[in-house]
Amino acid sequence: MIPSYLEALNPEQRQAVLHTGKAAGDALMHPLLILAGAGSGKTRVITTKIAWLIREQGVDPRSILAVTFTNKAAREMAERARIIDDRAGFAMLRTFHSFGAWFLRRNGNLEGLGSNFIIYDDDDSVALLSTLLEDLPKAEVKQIAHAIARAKDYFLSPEDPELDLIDFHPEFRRYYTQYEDKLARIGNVDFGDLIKKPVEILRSNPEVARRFHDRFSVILVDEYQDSNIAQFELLKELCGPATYICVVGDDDQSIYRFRGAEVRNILEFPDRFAGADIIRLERNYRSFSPILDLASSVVDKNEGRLGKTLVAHRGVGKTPTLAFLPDQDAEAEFCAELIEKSVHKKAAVYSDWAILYRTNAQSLGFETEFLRRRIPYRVVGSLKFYEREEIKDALALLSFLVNPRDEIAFRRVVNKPARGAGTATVDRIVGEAAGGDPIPSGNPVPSGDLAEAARRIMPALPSKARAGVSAFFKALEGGLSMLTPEPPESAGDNNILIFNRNTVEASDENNNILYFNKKTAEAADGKKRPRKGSKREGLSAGEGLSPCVVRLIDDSGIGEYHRTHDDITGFQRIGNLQELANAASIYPATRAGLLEFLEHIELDRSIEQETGDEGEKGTVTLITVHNTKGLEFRRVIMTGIEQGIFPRDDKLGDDLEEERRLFYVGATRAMDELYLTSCAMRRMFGRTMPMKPSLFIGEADKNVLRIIGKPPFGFEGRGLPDQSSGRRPGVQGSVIKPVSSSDGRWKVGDRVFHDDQGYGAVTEIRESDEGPVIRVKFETGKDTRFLSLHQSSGYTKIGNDD
DNA sequence: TAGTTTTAAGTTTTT
DNA sequence: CTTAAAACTA
Repeated sequence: MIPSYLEALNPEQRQAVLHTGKAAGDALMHPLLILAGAGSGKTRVITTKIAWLIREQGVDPRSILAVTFTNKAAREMAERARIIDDRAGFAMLRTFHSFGAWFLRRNGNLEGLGSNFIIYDDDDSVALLSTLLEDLPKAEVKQIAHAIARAKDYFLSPEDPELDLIDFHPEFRRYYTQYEDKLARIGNVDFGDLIKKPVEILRSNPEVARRFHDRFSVILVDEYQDSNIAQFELLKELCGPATYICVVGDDDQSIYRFRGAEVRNILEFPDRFAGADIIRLERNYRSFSPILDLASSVVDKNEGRLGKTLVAHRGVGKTPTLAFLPDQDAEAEFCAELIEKSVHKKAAVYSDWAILYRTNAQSLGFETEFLRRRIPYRVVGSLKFYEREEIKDALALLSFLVNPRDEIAFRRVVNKPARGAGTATVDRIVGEAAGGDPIPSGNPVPSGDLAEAARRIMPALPSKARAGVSAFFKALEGGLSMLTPEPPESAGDNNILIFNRNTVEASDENNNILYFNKKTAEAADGKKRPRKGSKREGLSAGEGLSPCVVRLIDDSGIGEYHRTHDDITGFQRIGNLQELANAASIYPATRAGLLEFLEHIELDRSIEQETGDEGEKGTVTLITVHNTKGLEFRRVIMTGIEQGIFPRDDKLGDDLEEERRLFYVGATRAMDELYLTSCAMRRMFGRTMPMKPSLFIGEADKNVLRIIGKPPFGFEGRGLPDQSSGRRPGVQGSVIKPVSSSDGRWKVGDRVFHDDQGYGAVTEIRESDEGPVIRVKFETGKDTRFLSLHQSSGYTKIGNDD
């Protein structure tokens, strides 16, 4: 008797769902690796599996732990599993980091960590490190901070012999040690700690490990190819003898190596988890076959892969198109026209289209062109709301309120706006707080409290500095007064799941469920909240935690500082601060609520796109290839498929393989139609540079690629149609030539490119007072002279002789 | 100490 | 070109 929700699955999917890890005549648990190719329905498999385990296997939903990498994925998974069985809502569905934070709030005391820690992001880590390495240039400090983060990803401590593999700099060990010491003194953690510390606690406290083995009988991991070594270690520690572990992933979609992701985790899963079974999901329900064939033909050039063959369930469709274009302006036009035509013919709507690029900087050209043509678009991912200065300032105030030992937050805002408390004053306060004595681990002691320290040395400060410091703490007290006292143990380890944009559900350890409706919460204040750019002075307070945030921003002078500091961006900055305050309104006005708010911000920085002005035809999506993972679009244009851009020039070996996977991820987002564009030249950093077609174009199977346009020199001759007719006359501007043949000197026969005239050849060279003058015959028939302006490595630019 | 000018450099980034 | 950091000046 097969439940109806299983009937929708294909045989492999069903096999993956029905696998329980128990084999006949064998008491051991068999782990499961599901190799799920792009578009093979892996989310459906995971969610169905959760529901099936609860319904048919009698698994207690509370003993299921499902980890993902993004909050979005966690939300989607929870929603979809609950559609099949509502009890799935009791399962713990979290990101790795959110699980780690939850773990540490309850068990961090075993590592000398209080439960009120703040989570530092990468910028905070750099700021902390700069207080230790004051005389080093910022760029170097950043590099070291990055190396420390990678070390933690690889589960390496300062004393690890293998640390040299991350950074062989002789001082690195010392820097890492100092960083760890200071972080521990402050009592906060960074992202890496959220994974690394739980592993350490589980290892050194067997009774804690046993408790967790009892608690979770099933562990599911999504996007396993993006896990790092520390996360692998965490999974191993969480798995007891009776734990069933099932990981889902696709080695071809591992694209976060630069952040410590380790493809070998998935490649070597069967070796690391004994008795593992492997199930392949190779039926692709998303794309037509030529799209898959093209993507596969490129990623197939990788050596380190398990290898699989995707079969297109939808069959044969339109062949992908590669367009060679002269430059990025033509590229933007090409995309715009393609989109306009399809919408005009009613073959597609705007939201069917996505423009993919390798770097965020590439979005600008498309935005300009789309604005001009009134093509509606949205840019995904480039809004770095929480990285904005004003937001970081406000968050520093809030962080300091929660943890008065937070020197980093203190330094950031104590003298902002300028109150006469400069570095000299700050250093005195910090020195007083440090007191020379290391802080006994476990309990937050006043000796590290910066507020206490400031109070102590206040009388000794010069009057100006004293007034400034006093004003700062007065503002903090104002914020603190907006919080209501509460019994200390009421929050902190709640299991919070957000199921959709409007409903927030929180359940505590006893499964008492609390619902917050964001919309009602927002409406309850009865006031119209000012939107971005409001002319209103000051910020409006909503309910919940929001009045505290508003009070802090106002009293500290941070709001005034940003409003007056820059007329143009002032409005926007105030608007951003208002948005932050609004976001706080769904949290209770208590210390615990504040802590929850800050944790939420640190761990979920995805911002729901404002889609208010979206018409019925939707909007075109502009997005980096990285950001497309997990998404799909009917029509995709992958732009800038040029050497140096995609792949980047400096990519070799494993890094190059990752770029190939990135190409694979991008291409397999397309359901119906896929286009690639490659430019012969591109303006970069204000200069025009000649570009070569991407290595991947050479590697792609030309049987599934229709080529239009004219490739740059050296890449012609594949029987490609000519596109050079119809250029307008008149030779203004300049020509450039790639320096490939000679040392930069001109020779008769050299080939050049002109923005308007296209390609041409040098027919004559003579010397003038101002340098060499060349005569060029263009393919358009034009014959013109140019004066050489300047030369530099890689290209030569020639100005018009007029 | 605070603000201004000069110079240098320029991925991707779920948490 | 556009941004951030170092160097410089009031």
